[in-house]
Amino acid sequence: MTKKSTLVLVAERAGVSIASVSRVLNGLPASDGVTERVREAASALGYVPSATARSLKVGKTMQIALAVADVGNPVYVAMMHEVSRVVTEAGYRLVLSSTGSDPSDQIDFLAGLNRGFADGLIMSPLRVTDELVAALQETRVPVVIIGSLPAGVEFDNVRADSAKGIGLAVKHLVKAGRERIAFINGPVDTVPGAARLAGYVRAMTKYGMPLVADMQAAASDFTYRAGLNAARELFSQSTPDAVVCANDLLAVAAMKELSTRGIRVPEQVAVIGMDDTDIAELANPSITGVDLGSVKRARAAAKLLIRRLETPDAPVEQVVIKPSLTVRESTPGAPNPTP
Amino acid sequence: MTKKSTLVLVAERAGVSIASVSRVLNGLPASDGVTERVREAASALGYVPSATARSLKVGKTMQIALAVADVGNPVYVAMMHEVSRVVTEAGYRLVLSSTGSDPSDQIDFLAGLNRGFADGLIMSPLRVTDELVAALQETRVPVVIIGSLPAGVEFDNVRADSAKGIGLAVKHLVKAGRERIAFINGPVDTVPGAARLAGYVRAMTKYGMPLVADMQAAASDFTYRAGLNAARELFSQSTPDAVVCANDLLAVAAMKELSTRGIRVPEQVAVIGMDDTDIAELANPSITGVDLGSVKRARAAAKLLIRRLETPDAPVEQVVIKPSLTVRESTPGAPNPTP
DNA sequence: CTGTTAGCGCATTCAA
DNA sequence: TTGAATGCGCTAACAG
Repeated sequence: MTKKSTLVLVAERAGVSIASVSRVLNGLPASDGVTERVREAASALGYVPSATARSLKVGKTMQIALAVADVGNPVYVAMMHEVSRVVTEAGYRLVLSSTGSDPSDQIDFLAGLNRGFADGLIMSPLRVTDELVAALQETRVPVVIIGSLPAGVEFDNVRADSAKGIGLAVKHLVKAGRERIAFINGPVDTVPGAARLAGYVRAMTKYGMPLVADMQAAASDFTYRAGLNAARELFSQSTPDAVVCANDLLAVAAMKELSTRGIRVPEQVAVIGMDDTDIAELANPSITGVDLGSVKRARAAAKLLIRRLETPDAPVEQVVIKPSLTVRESTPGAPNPTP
Repeated sequence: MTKKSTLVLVAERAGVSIASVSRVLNGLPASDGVTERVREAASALGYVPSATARSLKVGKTMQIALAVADVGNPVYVAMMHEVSRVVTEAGYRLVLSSTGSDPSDQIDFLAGLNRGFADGLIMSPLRVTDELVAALQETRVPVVIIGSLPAGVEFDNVRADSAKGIGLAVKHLVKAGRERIAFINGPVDTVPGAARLAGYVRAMTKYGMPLVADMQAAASDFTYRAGLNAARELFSQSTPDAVVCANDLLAVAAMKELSTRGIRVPEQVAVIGMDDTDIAELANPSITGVDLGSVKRARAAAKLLIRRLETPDAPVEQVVIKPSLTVRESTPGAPNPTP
């Protein structure tokens, strides 16, 4: 019900200057008497300081922007959640931009950012175009990038080690005696798509596995629907005994297609997903997955940004998060030993 | 690269007053000459207006806050996404608060809101306590609530018709000849939990189905894990031939438990979920679900808020979104007729 | 059509 | 310790 109320009003009621009110409310030294009366006046008037006025004066909005490529992918939701947590704890608000993967939207957003509605930005771009890099460099506030960047582009940055992650997956499969390990990727022209393909190639080579085209498919998107098509293509052209998927959504799609074809998981084909989001556990059978450290990445990114806001000219930092494998039902050799 | 730049700088370079600069940049009438030179100066200086300064002056932040109860539940993600879309399109930014279901967090958030960092709020509370209602009423900005409210509390409000939704589910099951229709609910002390229980009771009564305690279970949370426990409890105490779940997550859990027990879906037990999120389609078998119109609700809420921001004293509006049923594999009588 | 001026609400310097 | 005064960057009267 209390309408609005300003410093002046409070000052009048307390019979002091607005400066004193400001001091008391910000915990700066003031005599007990003044403190007392200001407090009284403030609460009597239901005074609440104006965030905008303070921002204008102090030059900080206490807001952090987060731009994610693809809401709809649980991994981004998880990251968003973690960023939200860290940022809130540090006293910042989270401004969310779900610009799709459309680069022009992202660039619009960056332009808006320059109006200074946020003190910093965390971004996880799916595709990194030259325009995006340029816009990023024009940005007036600190930026932390989640994901790999083209060589030479320097930002605070945190990324996953996809190569090692896929290595974990392939190793697990090889140990289980699988010999025809296929790969369902997302679009290769995306940052994660490229990284995961490279990782697959490296891992297969490392473990002496044949690298054949028939055993690879790339979905047009990191989505379930696209995954279904890719899986259909893959399984109609080859007969793997294991398939590594670049994504949990793709893994679920692969399992669906296998089920449609009456192929049993993991007996006939083992399935491994990546990101290890909630749905890996929800799936039936639950999916063995490589955790690329999405939550840790999000946390690290948020911390990095906050640190930079506090220490603007600290050296640029690059963090790499280590992957780990969680074995579940979609793969043989589950925790509970099989006879 | 371009540092910062203010109206004054632009005015100086263009040789005009700051007022003229402001006019030109806001599209107000100005002579061609002035317009020209201001434009030139502005772009030469890389001028970008300050969002905060503008906010302070105009009294609008162009930000809308969204407070959701439970990120982690895909239905809220979907709603968030839609709100984001509508709000962005209208020129607003989205400030996200993932205050858990903890009411005190929500109240803190509301207190912060009063500092005026956003022009309005959309909130979908899981539990509505008296304190929350009180805080909501103290709020200085327009609020739109998604979900039911206690009688007498008046806000712009959009909600689902859960009762009718569950009616759809039960009807579908009855038509398919199922006779022992169980119900797995979430916590009854939540807004949706209460509504859905009431809906189940009403629907069962309406279709002349017996209403027995053995056939009902309430998960301690609207999550997969809690759902597993509830399902375990339910299936160990009774043998339904169909189960309606208050949530897609609970439905997935139910299917998992059924699968563990070697019970086939939908032949032996049919499963219906609610919310009809992505995972209903991802599940295997895919889940027949009642779409409670989450996306429509989100859209309506966003539109409602924006309308109120434009027309502060329009009458309070209450929108009810109609549910619909999508038949999938977890239920007999799928689109492709079975012999 | 254009310039001058006055705040928006607050934090902060500078005197007292 | 406290008060008066200044200005953050911008828009909107109000004059001219």
